Amino acid sequence: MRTDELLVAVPEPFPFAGTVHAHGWAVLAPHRWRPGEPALERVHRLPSGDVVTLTLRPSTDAPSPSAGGAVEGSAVAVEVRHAGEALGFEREAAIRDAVRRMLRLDEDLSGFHERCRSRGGRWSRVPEEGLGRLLRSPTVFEDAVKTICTTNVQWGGTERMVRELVEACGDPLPGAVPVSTATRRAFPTADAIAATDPEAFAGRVGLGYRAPYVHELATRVASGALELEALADADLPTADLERELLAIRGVGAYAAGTLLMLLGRYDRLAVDSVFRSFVAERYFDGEVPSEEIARAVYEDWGRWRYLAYWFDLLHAGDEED
DNA sequence: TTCCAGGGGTAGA
DNA sequence: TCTACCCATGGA
Repeated sequence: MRTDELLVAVPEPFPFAGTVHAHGWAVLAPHRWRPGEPALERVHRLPSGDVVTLTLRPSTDAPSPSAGGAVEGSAVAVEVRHAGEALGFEREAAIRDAVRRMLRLDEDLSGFHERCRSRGGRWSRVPEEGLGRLLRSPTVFEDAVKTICTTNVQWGGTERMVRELVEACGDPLPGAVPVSTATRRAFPTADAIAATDPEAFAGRVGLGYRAPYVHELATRVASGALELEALADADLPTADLERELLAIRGVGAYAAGTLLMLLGRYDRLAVDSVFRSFVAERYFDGEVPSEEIARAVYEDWGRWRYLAYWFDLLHAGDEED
């Protein structure tokens, strides 16, 4: 086993924990969140098929120009544990691309920060600390599967389902012979899930009625019938993107809103039980308003509605404005 | 034991 | 478009 380290340039200020642990994705397999360091570990499958361990940590070392253009400023250090020879250009580039997507380093949140500044009070914290980036997966497929696993289930159930899915279908880290159930694995590819018999798949993962939805999604992606990854860079109005997401079986209004957020579109909300109870408690004295009235709370945030809701939720305990 | 979760699909109106 | 009913699973 060999260890290499890459530096990936990040905007400044960059709140590592506030980005990586901004929502639950940091604790879903194949991630491990280590708050004490802080560090995010991920078993990661490269396009070459190699399975490696990535450990992301905040770094104050200045990255070289080749690390992403910035000569000065903070960075994220990526420790790569892998088998075999030196990483080489292609594998290193693939890791950099994955980290940039996970941390949304190419997103421009200046408009959101400007809105927070103008609101003042506890909202000022968001631009001051550089908050607003929410961890996502390296692929839209992984985000879509995980989102389906958040529907109609408590968070502990989501953690269990994703863990079982990874254990059942993910490629193992090399070196563990024989491969045991304790072997850590990467997130399954669409090909791996599609290659599993649908009934056997349902039997091996406790996804309940969601199992056929995930299997169908994987089959469509593996066959090329659904080009899910193309949605990441699709130059489409949000409404068109939302329509494409709603066409996925297992994805309804809530899941489409969550996936739009993961795709960097924040003008929609994801109305679920957490949203309803939070808005009721914070703005309506505990009385649950109609969905229309609840949505209206964030209406004037325009293209930043989801982020406004999310950071309202996260910082609800801060001093009042 | 019952209820319901970070809902969604489907049939029938 | 809206409503009622069903859907697996497991934690509370």
